[in-house]
Amino acid sequence: MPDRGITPAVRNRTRTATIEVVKISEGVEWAAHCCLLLDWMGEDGPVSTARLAAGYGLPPAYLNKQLQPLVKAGILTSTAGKKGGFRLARPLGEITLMDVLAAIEGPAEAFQCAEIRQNGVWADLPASAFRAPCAIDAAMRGAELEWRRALAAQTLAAIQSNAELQAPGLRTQVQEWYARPRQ
Amino acid sequence: MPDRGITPAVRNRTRTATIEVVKISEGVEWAAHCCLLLDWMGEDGPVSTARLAAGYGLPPAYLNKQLQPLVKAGILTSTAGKKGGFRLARPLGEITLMDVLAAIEGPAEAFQCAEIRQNGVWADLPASAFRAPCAIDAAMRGAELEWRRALAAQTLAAIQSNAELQAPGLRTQVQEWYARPRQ
DNA sequence: CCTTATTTGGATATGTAATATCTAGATATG
DNA sequence: CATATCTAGATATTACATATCCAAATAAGG
Ligand code: SF4
Ligand code: SF4
Repeated sequence: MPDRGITPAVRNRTRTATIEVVKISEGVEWAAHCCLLLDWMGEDGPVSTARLAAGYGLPPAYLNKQLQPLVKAGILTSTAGKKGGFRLARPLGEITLMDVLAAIEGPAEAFQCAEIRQNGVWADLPASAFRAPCAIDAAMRGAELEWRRALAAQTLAAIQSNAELQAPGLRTQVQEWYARPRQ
Repeated sequence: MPDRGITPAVRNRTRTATIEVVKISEGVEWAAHCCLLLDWMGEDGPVSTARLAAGYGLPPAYLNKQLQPLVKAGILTSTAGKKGGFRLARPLGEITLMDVLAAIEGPAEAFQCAEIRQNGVWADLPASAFRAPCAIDAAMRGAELEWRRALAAQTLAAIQSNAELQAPGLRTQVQEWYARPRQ
């Protein structure tokens, strides 16, 4: 490409930044639901992965993998051994959606600046030019902050009461389903 | 797993929902930067993919792929043929970060409810129970709305003026870099 | 003490989407 | 006509979410 002055430097660009993205995985949804179930079922002892998975038709092995970060984050407690399982570490009113999301997705932000401004044109600029965070990055972070604030304002208790409002008798229905043996 | 009453139904769960996630890809960052460049360089005709890519050390072929949705979204205009390239379709003040993100990522939301509540325990519930949107879904959507609102409030013009504040003389520096021929 | 049911951690497999390149066709310049 | 560009599609590559499996530790019950 011998345009007037375009170096095909392109290929040796340094991948300055880390992984670019954060997605909201199914795990977040599973985790939130499991917390609600645990609140309903947790009164008589811990609930095993198998029971939780059956309640939503989820793959047990993978669900177990998703629950473990919740334990690490202090949202659940686990007990090993026969009759073991998971419990809520604190009441639903003290668990926010942000807690769940942060536990599973990690603290990374959705927008990760790759600092592409340090390549090409800007490569010649002195390092001082990059002390200040990029304007795009700042705007993205600001927006994401709003999102996190909103998630942090939502406790699972509020969500549960919403759900029970919409479908009265849900709680007993769930408890009966679990009590009823199935082959 | 013959627990007291756990069917390993698990495997035939219906993958009710679509793809789960939306990530913020590099394309968004590239696109935003390119719009800024186009504003600085676009006065004397359209700018080709090659020039834009060189400016940030990006892979030209892929950058071109990313620019095309911007054209479709009406953020850029393109002209084919020799001396062709891309232009801003409207001033930076009328392009928000949300516009760019929506053009590249599509309109999908980051959190997509997989309706796992319709499996397992809930499978027996009447369809009427699912008319109302799930409480978790609603909370997630609300938070995401905040995020979109914040992004929609940020025009590229504001970002550009921020950048110029932080690094005065950026504009002329860029224009000189592009004027200077490189082998 | 032995068996069973569980969590934990690691290894590994699978599938899908982002990233990247390539080619052929259309369009414009001169 | 030769060149430079955009467009569209096919394809390759890579990263990551999803999913399964296994070995080890832990506890309960006979
Ligand atoms: S725009 Fe901001 S985020 Fe994107 S590369 Fe430049 S500095 Fe990083
Ligand atoms: S919690 Fe809400 S979002 Fe998640 S599956 Fe149930 S309904 Fe869908």
